[in-house]
Amino acid sequence: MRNQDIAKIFYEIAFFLAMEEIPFKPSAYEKAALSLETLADDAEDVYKKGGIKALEEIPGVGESIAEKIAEYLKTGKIKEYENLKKEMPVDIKELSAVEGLGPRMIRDLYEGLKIKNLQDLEKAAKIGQVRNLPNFGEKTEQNILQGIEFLKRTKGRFLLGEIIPAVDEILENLKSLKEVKKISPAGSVRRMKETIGDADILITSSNPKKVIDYFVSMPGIVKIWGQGPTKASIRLEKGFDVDLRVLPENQFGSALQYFTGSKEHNIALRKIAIEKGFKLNEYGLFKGKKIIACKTEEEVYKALGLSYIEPELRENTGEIETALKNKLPKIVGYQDIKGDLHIHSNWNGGLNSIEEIAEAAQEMGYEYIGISDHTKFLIIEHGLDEKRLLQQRKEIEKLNSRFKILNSKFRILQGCEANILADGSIDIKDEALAKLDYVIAGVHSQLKMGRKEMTERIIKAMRNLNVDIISHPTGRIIQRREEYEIDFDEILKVAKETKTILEINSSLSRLDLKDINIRKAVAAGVKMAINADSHHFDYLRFLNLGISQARRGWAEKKDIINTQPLDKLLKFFK
DNA sequence: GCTATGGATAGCCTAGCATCCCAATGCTA
Repeated sequence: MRNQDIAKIFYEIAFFLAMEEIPFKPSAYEKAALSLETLADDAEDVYKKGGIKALEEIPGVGESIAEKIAEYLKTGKIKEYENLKKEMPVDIKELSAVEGLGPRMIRDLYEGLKIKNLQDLEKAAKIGQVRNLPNFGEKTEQNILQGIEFLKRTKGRFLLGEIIPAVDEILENLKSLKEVKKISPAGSVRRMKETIGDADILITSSNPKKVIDYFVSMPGIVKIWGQGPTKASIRLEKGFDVDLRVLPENQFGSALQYFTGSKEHNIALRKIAIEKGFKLNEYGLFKGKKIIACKTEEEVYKALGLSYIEPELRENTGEIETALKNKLPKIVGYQDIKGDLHIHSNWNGGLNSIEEIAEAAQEMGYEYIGISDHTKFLIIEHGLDEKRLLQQRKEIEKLNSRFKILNSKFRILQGCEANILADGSIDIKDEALAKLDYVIAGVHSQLKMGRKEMTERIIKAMRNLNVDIISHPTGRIIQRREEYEIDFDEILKVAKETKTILEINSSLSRLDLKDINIRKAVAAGVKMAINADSHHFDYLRFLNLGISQARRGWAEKKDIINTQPLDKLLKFFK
């Protein structure tokens, strides 16, 4: 599947064209890129079957882009892209990752100071060259330096949501080998940390050599760091490393425990082992030379006097003490979600009709969904006004009555994602909000506010009797933007008081609330909803990332409102 | 450069905000 690679090139072409201020073309390329990213079929298959004409059937792909796809499939390159890169040899991915830097500024930095990458940029900003460029100033220079600092702190790590599909693909590939008996991801991937350094995979096999040889010859590998009789390490085209270990069958449990970590969790466990006169390592739990436990993780934890600890909890943040007392919560499961409440449809720039989304949701086994399109303040997203909300209601009612006729219990709720304006008011009239099944409200503008102001702004929204859920409550973008300045404890207090639900947004770069804040919310008795915030039904499945975040935050089924069937769910809304 | 409409051409691409420079530009949702 090379769709992602082609999409990436189109995104870069769009950026280059935007740098030259060419109108319309950038968005045409972006649209085609998005379309390829979410295309179920392999573009190569499409081309082989039906040629250029078939490629043109892909939404957003016309004659010219179809030819470029074909060119890439034939030659591995797109000439126009190569030329653009030659003309403006800048690292777009790196530079545009700095918050506040867009095409024009990156062009000006290159033309004025020959800045090609982050290193050049930091050097120039530090000696005060950037401020002297036209349209730049001291303030912008400061913002750039802060942006670079922020990037550095998170360097070399990848988003969980970027890694998981690649790891799943490798796991599936390895499973096809008959020499592979047990297989599992380990490390931070298994703990579902929000960012991942590299991926670890454990396998049991009686023929390690065969497994290793197969592993290092998989497609998509750009470098083999090392390859031995029981382990190998590779780098994928996507830029991250994967380590593989092959073990004998009976060591799987202790090895999985050891390699899942975290380091801090394991250190604490080993201390307990020593206190009990044991020794714990990747080969097992030992008393002297006698093996006490090694086959399964459960066995290892039990032998140490602990209840089983789910991988998502293993960060040495109290889980070991709690497990010693057998008091760990039964955290929410990956199959517990009954419906998704934050979904955008083509009514506001999403890609699918409500009907298509409902179909996809039913296939996923959901009992209900909530359509929550943007409202009018977000003009770029074609936000709905009061009148359009009413029209949408009619469409939803029509679909619901069809479900009733078909004797299906599946239902569509109508919500919206309204905007919390700077003064805390909502951009849709209360009468219109009251007609919806529920209301999500979120901050989408004026993100840089003082702590007191921003806290008051969100609190005012929570006190609105029509607002049920606050979307992405802290506004962070992983590796890119810090949370807003807010008094989160105060937010929790008012959420509890007003029975406002806080969202766990599963969008791969948000995961907002994050684990620590979820744990605080659980402790404060504030209810949460895990939502995908998807603009295309393919992304509904990313809800798993939100569930993992909830699990890392020790949330139980009862803390999450959309684990409940429809009749009980409705009771949570004001 | 794509799509829709009508067969070659129009339309797409907004609003608020910060910053820079004092009216305009670029970024972000």
